[in-house]
Amino acid sequence: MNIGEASDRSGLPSKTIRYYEDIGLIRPERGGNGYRDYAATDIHKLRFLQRSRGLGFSVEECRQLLALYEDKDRASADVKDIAETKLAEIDRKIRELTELRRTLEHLVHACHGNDRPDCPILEELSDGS
Amino acid sequence: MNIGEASDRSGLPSKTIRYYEDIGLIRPERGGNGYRDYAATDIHKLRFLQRSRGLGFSVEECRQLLALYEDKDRASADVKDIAETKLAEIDRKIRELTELRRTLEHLVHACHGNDRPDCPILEELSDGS
DNA sequence: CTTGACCTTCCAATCGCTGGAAGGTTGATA
DNA sequence: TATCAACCTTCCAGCGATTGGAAGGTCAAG
Repeated sequence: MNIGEASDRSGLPSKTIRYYEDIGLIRPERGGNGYRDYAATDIHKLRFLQRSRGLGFSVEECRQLLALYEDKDRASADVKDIAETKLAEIDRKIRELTELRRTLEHLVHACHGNDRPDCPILEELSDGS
Repeated sequence: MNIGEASDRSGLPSKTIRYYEDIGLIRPERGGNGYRDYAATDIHKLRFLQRSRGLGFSVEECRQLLALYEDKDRASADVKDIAETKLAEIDRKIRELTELRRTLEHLVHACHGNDRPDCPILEELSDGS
């Protein structure tokens, strides 16, 4: 499977897929013409990368998460440790985002959104009340 | 007021404050010694930037908000639009994050966490759970 | 056999800072 | 008065994670 189809199936731009190869996240086969040739497992990995990157994990974190797929010799306890650490990070991110959401929604709610110049959003941004 | 104090009062690093000047967000006076000299209104703007960046607005969005903030004739609807777009983005992120959390927690639960290499996390992830 | 849609590599730019070098200014102390 | 640390200045470089574009090779259809 060429990079274009891998892109379609994973939801990642070709550019990004090549970049992930540059930094050693995935290593597709090469055909006789030099084209990259993606297997089904590569697509799985790309999709996982797409999702976890979209959720704010750094590429280095994704590399660890990807190790969950790839490292068959790891003790399951080690895998569990990594997964639990990631889980705690996800929880923290959800909490932070939820807090952010609450603040913003409060601001949006307080604002009439009309033609008049007085705006509670700007007022709060400026004085931090 | 020198940049150090401006930094203390705004909560932004000096480096960042200089950067904001580079990209035209603020234009402090200069003293005879070449030092930047921040007025009270500058501090106000810096704090405004600090808060809105902290709420996840991009620098360009902050530029817009700041312009609206300075424009006495603005309509509050303009500000509300920006904030609502941001709110939708945050909602999307929270949804996605919650989904990944669910997946990862399921995997962590299924894993025995012992010394053996067989791990339900690896198995399930390779199926494209 | 030509077109156009693919694919390749490589180098440069983006965003929002952050670090560091090299040097000037200020204010307190020996 | 000299010195010293703690400021300040500019400039240049780099980060992470892409993204854009140039210059060129390959492939399938008409």
